[in-house]
Amino acid sequence: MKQSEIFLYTLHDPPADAEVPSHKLLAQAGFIQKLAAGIYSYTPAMWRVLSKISAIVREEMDRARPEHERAGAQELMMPILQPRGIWDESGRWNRYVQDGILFHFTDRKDSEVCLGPTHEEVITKIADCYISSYKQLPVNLYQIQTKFRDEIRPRFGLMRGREFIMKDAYSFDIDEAGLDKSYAAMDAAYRDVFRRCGLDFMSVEADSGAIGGSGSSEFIVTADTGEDLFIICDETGYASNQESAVAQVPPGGDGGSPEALENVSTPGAKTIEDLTAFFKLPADRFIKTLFYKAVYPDREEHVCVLIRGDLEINEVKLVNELAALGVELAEDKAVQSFTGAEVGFAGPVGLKADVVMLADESVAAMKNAITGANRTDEHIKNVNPGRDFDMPKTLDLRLARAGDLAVPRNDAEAALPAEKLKLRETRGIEVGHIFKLGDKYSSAMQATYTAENGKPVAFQMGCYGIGVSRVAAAAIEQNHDEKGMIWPLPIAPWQVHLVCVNPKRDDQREVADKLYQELQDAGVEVLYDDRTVSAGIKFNDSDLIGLPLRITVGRDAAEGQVEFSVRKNTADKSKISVAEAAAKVAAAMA
RNA sequence: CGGGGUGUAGCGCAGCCUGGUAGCGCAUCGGUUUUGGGAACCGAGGGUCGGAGGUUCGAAUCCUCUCACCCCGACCA
Repeated sequence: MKQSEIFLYTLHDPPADAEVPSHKLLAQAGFIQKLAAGIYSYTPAMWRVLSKISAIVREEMDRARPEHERAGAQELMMPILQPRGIWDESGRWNRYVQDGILFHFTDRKDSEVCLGPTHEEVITKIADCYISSYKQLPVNLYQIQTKFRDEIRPRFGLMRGREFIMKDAYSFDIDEAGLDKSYAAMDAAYRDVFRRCGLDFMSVEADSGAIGGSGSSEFIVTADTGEDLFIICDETGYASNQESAVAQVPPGGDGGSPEALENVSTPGAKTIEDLTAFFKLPADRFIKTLFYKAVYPDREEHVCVLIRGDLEINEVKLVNELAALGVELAEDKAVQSFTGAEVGFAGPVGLKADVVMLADESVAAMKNAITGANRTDEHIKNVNPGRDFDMPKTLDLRLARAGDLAVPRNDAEAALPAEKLKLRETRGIEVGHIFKLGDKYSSAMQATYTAENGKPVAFQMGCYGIGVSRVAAAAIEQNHDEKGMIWPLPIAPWQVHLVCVNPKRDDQREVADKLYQELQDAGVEVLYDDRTVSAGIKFNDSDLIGLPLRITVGRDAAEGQVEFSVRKNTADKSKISVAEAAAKVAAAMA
């Protein structure tokens, strides 16, 4: 492709509204253009990237995986525009509307429709229609399509759009054992996809969130600008989204052999920070008593949650435990009515409030703890769980943090010294997510097949997503420098940037033209900068666009010499003959 | 939705406080000279100053409302 002819226009400066590198560079290089918040056009160069990613995804989806006893998935295409009815069947319409995530409106007949944010409902209908016998299973179907989500806060360019390209696959199996195989096959496929895209990624345990289901893992591209925090253990390989991460209870909370309760006047000391200063004791000696409002489809309920003072509640774990749509801290007024005191003085001892109480595991072992007295400006010392209040249901409700110790998953891990189990935090971008849905949707929508015994059975489903446009952004987040993008070879819009410094000179132009033809004949994708602009512009554009390989035809063209360089290491330039150039490219691409 | 910020030419910005001819750099168009890291000179085009209302002889500037966009928190590929 000749640069003088292609629709690709770089900007001198990145747009002011771009924040993260991928957004800045993609916009500056003229790869994407914003139409509105979270809505972008992809110019031809960007479309080449997206097409390459899609091609890799298709190959890996279609590939049979006999090691997991699974044939390849099959591509189909489902409607973007979806009627409300199927969303009522699955029970998701109200929730998605309430969350505001759904783009929905009414048609001319006043029927409600939405733009598909995901396709569990549609695919379940398809399966229900065509699959009637266990003999037809397993099945795996996928599509690559634009998805629509009215994100609460679209941001970071392609990283979180309101409209984005996604590959979504759905598997149907006879039973859980079958689902496990389909899931394992997709897990393998995902690893192959991201590896082939040239990304540095990892797989982590994840919360299954709004999609629901029993198990899920996320595929994460590590990058400092990632929106999510992950907890990992280098020694054991444990890795999880912080939302679902588990860790051992950190040591602490032991105040010695139990002593008698004692009321203490603590005027104005409302926070753990205030209290540690007042009592001159570390935060782990206090019990935090929190009131949450849990939101359900049909009601709201309050719960009281206890946790050691130095730890924090993981609200995702709380939501999952309560099977609620969401939780938020209760309003001050509610807390006052439960405790009879100002906010900041709640405690489990003598709490009269008629609410469900839960406790994090960290509370159980505490001795001589300090809690609120349920009277304003007063706390109680020497509180011992079990003695001074009934221990409620005890769960893991903690937010796992860097420095905590991983929970051993087997004897070998249990035998490791504590130091080896230490967890650390890292940031990353979620580019893929796979879920075991089980019969969540098939049961709700009464989608069944006839089993060997003649009885109808709900499908065991899995669903599997890859953010195709996000993969492109993540590749740039992970691969760029101060001059521009650095595309991994497999997803680069072109493999070689052939830069003719001064095409007005016959010697240069002739050498470049010839190389352009030869490389193309050899099957190499070449962007040929044949423009008559200054060398500086060409080099800066070339660095910005970031094709993996570059051949510069310049002042030594008359002697048959050109320059070869790799974008990843621009400083390393070698002067070689025209004949060698093609061989260099072939070698770099191998 | 809560908090903070920004809207002036395709992109980046100044002008606003203290009202009085709408500007600068880059980009674009024509011309001459240039050509290995964003060239020089000459000339030209391009604007409902986000929108509406108000104050005023006069509003980019002051006031009110509104829309859009960005950043920080709750959602997700």
